[in-house]
Amino acid sequence: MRYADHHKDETHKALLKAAATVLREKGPDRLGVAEVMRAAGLTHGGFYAHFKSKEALLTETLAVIFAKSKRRVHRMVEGLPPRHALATYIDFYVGQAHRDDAANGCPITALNSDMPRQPKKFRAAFEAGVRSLSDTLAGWMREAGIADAERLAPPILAAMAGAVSLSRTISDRELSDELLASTRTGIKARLGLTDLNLAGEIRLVSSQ
Amino acid sequence: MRYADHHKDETHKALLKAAATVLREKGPDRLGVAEVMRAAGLTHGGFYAHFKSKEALLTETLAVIFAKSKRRVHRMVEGLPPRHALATYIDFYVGQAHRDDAANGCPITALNSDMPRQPKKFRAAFEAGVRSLSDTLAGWMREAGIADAERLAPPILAAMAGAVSLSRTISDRELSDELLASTRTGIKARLGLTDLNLAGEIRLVSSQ
DNA sequence: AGGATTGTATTACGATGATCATATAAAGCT
DNA sequence: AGCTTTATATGATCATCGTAATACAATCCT
Repeated sequence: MRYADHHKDETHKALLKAAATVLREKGPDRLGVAEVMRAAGLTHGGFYAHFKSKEALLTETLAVIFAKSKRRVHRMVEGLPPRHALATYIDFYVGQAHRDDAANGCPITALNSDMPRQPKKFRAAFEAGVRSLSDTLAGWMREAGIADAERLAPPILAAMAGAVSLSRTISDRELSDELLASTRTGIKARLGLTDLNLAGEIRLVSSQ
Repeated sequence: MRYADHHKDETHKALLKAAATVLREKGPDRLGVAEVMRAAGLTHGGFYAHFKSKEALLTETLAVIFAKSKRRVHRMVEGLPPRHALATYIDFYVGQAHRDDAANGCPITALNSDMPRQPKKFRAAFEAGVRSLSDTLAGWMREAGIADAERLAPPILAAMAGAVSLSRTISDRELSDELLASTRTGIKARLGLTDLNLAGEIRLVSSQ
């Protein structure tokens, strides 16, 4: 049947939204075209009216995820001085809520070790997201007067993502919590943010 | 046909060895039973005479990899004082050679983000390996007189693994190298190892 | 030497998954 | 009202993969 003019656009967005969750939950290999269609209330056949391939879906999905993440980050630290922005973001990123919600979290933590095995375009989308996030961190660090911000941002991001990834594979809850806490304090110490006490200051921002 | 008595054991080991490479190259989902058999010069049919399932192969393979890694690590730092052992291992782990040889490298860097999606037994084998490596690091740190060694080791390991993983997804070689270098100096600084200059001291140890 | 044993090959089955051709039915236009 | 358009459904194809049953042939043992 024919649908109203805007239906295709809406379906396209719905597919991306469904894929965004599934991609981070199951990874690119275990995400199935049929599953994404089903999640949007459709059957698998029509998929290729929306995306020319599974790879195209994955690539577009990743771009959407990173873009949405970026907006969320900026809302989270809006109006905060750079040092507070840094500390706030670190506490969020290396936090239990993020660990426990991979489906809505940062793709770096959910997909990092998959990337070397993925097709070029998909990897490129990932890399663009990594760079953008790293640049955001570097910007805050520079504004906060931290030396060598550009050089320091990537290892810091890697340390944060590594900790969250590892915390998800550790089944001992207490050990996992401690890994996160210890990573937060370690990184904030390295950035000279130990004087900040953000307890109660962390803003909850809707994941939309 | 019937083979000499020891043939089955040898084949079993050959399968594990083949799987050890493929697992880290392609990940658990893209590793195929037939591919592993082919790598050992056999056809896929006989697989279930050696392993009761693909999962069993993966679990056993991971245990073998971690055990071999452990032996290699101890050979690498044999006889070194703890601070040198730490610095040596950090330089190796967060190094270009390790980044460029995922197939023979640490499974944490190659498989971390796959783990939350894997079956329990496989995950357990991974976790045991992580714990063992973390304990080794903590041991060196304690002997080196570093405070809070047990609490510090997991975040350090996570930071190292995160950096190596991320360095593999960054296509810009220079940026990738810099991420590694910057991670090494950052971690060694945190552990108070900046006075050590190991240039030329790093021992090359065969990957066997 | 000859029969029992056994590691591997052959072959097949069933499931899953990506992709695509065709059908359908309702919306929009004339 | 009827014709055209088009987003989605149906159904099929082809490949891959995990698993398993059966066949075979050479070694080991008696």
